[in-house]
Amino acid sequence: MAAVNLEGAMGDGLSDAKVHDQVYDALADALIKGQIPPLNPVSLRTLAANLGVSPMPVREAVRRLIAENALELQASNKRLRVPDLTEKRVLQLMKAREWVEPELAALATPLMTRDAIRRLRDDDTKLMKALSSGDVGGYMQANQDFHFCIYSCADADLFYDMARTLWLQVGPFMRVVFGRLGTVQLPKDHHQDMIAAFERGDAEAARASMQADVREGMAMMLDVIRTRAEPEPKRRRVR
Amino acid sequence: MAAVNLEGAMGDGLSDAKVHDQVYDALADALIKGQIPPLNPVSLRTLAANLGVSPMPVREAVRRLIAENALELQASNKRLRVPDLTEKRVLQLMKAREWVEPELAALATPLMTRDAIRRLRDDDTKLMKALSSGDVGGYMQANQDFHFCIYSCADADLFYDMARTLWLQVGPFMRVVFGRLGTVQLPKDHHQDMIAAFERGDAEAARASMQADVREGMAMMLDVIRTRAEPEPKRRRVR
DNA sequence: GTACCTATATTGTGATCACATGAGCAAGAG
DNA sequence: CTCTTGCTCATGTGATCACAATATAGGTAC
Repeated sequence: MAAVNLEGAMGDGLSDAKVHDQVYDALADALIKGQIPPLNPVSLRTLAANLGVSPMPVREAVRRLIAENALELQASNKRLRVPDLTEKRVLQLMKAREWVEPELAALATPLMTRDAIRRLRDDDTKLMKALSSGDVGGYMQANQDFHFCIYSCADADLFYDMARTLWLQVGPFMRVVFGRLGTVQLPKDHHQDMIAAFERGDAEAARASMQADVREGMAMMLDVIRTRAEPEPKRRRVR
Repeated sequence: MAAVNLEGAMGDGLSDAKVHDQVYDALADALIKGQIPPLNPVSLRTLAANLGVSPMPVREAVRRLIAENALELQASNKRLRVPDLTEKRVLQLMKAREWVEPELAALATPLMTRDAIRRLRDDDTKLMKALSSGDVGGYMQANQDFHFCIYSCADADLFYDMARTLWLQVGPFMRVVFGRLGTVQLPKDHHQDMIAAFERGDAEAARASMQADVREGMAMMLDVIRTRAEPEPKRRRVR
């Protein structure tokens, strides 16, 4: 139950990539897209069975995700699950994202190719379309593509990894946020401003737009976290 | 050969902590203290033998360290080693440290207990002593204790982990820096200013001192990286 | 001495087994 | 129906084995 559907998530077919890397990519992708809700239990053997591999590479992938705070081991020392977010932690994630991601946008500005900007427009179009049709999955995918297209242009591995790690932690809650608020109340997107800044080569404007974008998104999440019922008030059976 | 000495590094004796955690702590400690030089090869089985455990928990610990960029797998897809630092990467590490660590100092300021400040004074005393006696290991230990005493007071898990990860990447090069410059040319330490700021409860002053401290340390490292010979100019046998 | 080649040893990876521990569920007492 | 008690199953962890790929050592030809 609550079994995560990962079918097709792994790049089947010929590939010299290590199995544990494929497992990691599949899991990370599912987390970033919010396909695995917070507090959702995860089992090594179950995942291994779902992905058609032995538990071994799953262990390594999971160990990596734990190191990135994308998964956690319950204090009771057993049971793997997606971490919950406290208000304190959301505030830290917000601060961190408000630093790295604008930084990445600024670094990317002088390196933006015409082709990359075209891709940004494309992603933003898909985003607006998904938004108006209420397609949460499509929205998240387009938004992720938009942001990481920029970040990959920045040519800054360390910052890129930091951003990815942060998204990994925030991902499972994005779906919760949209479930609470719907896709309608999404913040005024600053993507157009960002694209314009890239075209002008105005790094500081890009930085500012990115910061506003991140801030508003995280503010929504913070609001949801604050106003939600206590996370699991001793819930009984769910039948 | 270049075998890392980890004897006694693992907390022997009774302990319910998982073995792979102990291995991780041992390795992370060795890396942060610069006991394992850059480009030093690391082998799963060798480490396992040195620590008296099976290769299994070592694999998990290493997987974690790879996720933190504290170890790397050579592009040839075999062989584990301590990563080298490029100038570009040092610049990113510097920027990142100049953001998180001052932030942690500012957050810690209102939470600093009298006892913690006393510990800071103690660490700084040890630091000065080690400095005047040319004890590199002692200096690095005292400096680490000083900084992380502050960071642990900040009550900000995410930032704390980020700082630790950054230190993990910088650690192996600190020893190189000291080997090049000696302990004499160490930057004017801003520790006294920081302690004073904590006592006044002046978060912004603490932030500024921390930033200066980090900046000067990383500037030294950057200088060493820039002026060193090419990293491994096709070195032949080492006999 | 130097360059090239072959054989051995060592590496990371994946699978499987064994084990202690805690979760989940069913049955029984009140 | 509620709470307790006991048992069964599933979980994470560690060890060991098997394997393909690579680096390294040793030898040979020049």
